[in-house]
Amino acid sequence: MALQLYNTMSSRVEEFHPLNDSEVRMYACGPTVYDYGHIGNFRTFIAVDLLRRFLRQSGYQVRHVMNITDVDDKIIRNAARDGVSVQQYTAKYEKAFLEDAAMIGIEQPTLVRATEHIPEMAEFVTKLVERDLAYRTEDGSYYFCIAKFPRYGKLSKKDFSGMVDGARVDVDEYEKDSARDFALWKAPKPGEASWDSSIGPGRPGWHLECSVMSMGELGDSFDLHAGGEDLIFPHHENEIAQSESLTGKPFAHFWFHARFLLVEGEKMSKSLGNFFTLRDLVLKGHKPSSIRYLLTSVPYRNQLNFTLDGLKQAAVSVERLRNFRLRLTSGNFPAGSSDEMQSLARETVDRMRAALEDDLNTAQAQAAIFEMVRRANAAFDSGTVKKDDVAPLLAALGKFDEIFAVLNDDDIPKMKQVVDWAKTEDRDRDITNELREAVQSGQLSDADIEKKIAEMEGARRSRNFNVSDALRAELTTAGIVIENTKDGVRWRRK
RNA sequence: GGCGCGGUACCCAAGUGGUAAGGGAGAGGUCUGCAAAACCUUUAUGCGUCGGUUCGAUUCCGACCCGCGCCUCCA
Repeated sequence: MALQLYNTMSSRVEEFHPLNDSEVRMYACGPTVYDYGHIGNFRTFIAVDLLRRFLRQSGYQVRHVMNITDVDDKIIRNAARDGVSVQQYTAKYEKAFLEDAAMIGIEQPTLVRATEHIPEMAEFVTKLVERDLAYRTEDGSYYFCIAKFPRYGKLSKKDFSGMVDGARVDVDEYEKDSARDFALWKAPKPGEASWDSSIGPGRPGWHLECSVMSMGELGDSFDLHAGGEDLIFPHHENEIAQSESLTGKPFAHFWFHARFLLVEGEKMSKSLGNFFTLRDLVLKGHKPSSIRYLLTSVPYRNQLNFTLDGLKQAAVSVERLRNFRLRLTSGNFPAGSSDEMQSLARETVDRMRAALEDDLNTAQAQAAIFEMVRRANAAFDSGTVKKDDVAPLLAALGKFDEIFAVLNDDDIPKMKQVVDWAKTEDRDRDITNELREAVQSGQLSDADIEKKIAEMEGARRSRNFNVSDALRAELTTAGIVIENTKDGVRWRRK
């Protein structure tokens, strides 16, 4: 069975096969770096990350390219407002974006920046003009002529056949031939930042960069192009128009779009007070792993209702998985193996694969792993897990985490970074007690903790429970959970 | 108005023409010096409403109600 994936172009689920046997070439529309990334941005990027990880787990080499839009109207305006150069302005937010992406477990794609590909873009425009697919207006801007691409609208299923051509719209401002024609290159207005190029000074239109850079990195035709659902029109439609009309070849074969999320049941917006950047959530004390888990728990094509309560629930779910792994790695088991556990591990791996092959049904994959956890825990309790069962169970958990990436317990150092950042940005006030407490368990070293535990165990052995309880309370306050099991003491950071 | 998606238990949420995954939360229990973890039992005769097709529908069709998205640069 191969991956069944929804293709926006055909509006149906199709079997995914790359154009080259073993290599998948995919391009994802990345962020415009004018501000900190919000939770909606990251839903899309995590969906793409999940796809990338699953393709790799399925045996493909993956070439994953993502653009950084480091020039657009908003950037130019904000940079001017702050009195800094465009480069200075975007560098800060690009860095923040990459830190955030790493924080929630997104593997870094090959990055391409718009401002580093100006010459290729100018060349692209020149070719379009030579073939009479684009035109220059009096102010020095360039537009793509939609009338020259009959299949315009094929991705978004829009019908433009009724459009009146040649009727000039917005004459004063744009001088476009048709209202739907889109800007390839924008001439600078007085005082605006601009780039010199073979087609004159200005800045690239948004759509142009993605066509030029994706084809530059991956070839005229490649496997998959991804982005948020809002990009279907006009962004991706325009990319298709300019790319395919120039090369005469199909552009991307699969179009992958992640659905927008809701926050607390409503569209995320600043005015509703439900607009969260990733950093806002960490400042509230939420772990990066909780955020990633919640964002992956609903399949990418379904609307996900992101709530703060859901984040708490996600934290407990992740903890359950981590506890299970700890139980596997720290327990003592009798020699041998049990058929039940061996087949449980096998079935779980199969179920997860089948779920993900079904258009990345992450909810089903999670159900499979939890089913395994429950049944294996029950077997632990009844003593039927054997030494040779540990490896396959751990391997199944490992397969899960190759995709979901929530088990690695590095939340605390990541949260510490956000604390440090908040201080440098004068946002000390926004550091909640929840975050302070969460970071606290990072203060004690492993050796310190083990020393305390040894003391505690000594007290317990001599049945000096007042002393042991005091030590336990002290460690609990410091964010350390101690568990006394029949196989000995086990501890973890909360 | 055009095109599209969804409404499933207290919350999040998957799914199927044949009788409702999973997680969280609550309740009861087992284990435990305490705690933690874990396990067991329990919580939708019900899947927006009303009709229709069918031996049988939450699943297909229709209407309606509600929510959401795109329709020129918001992931």
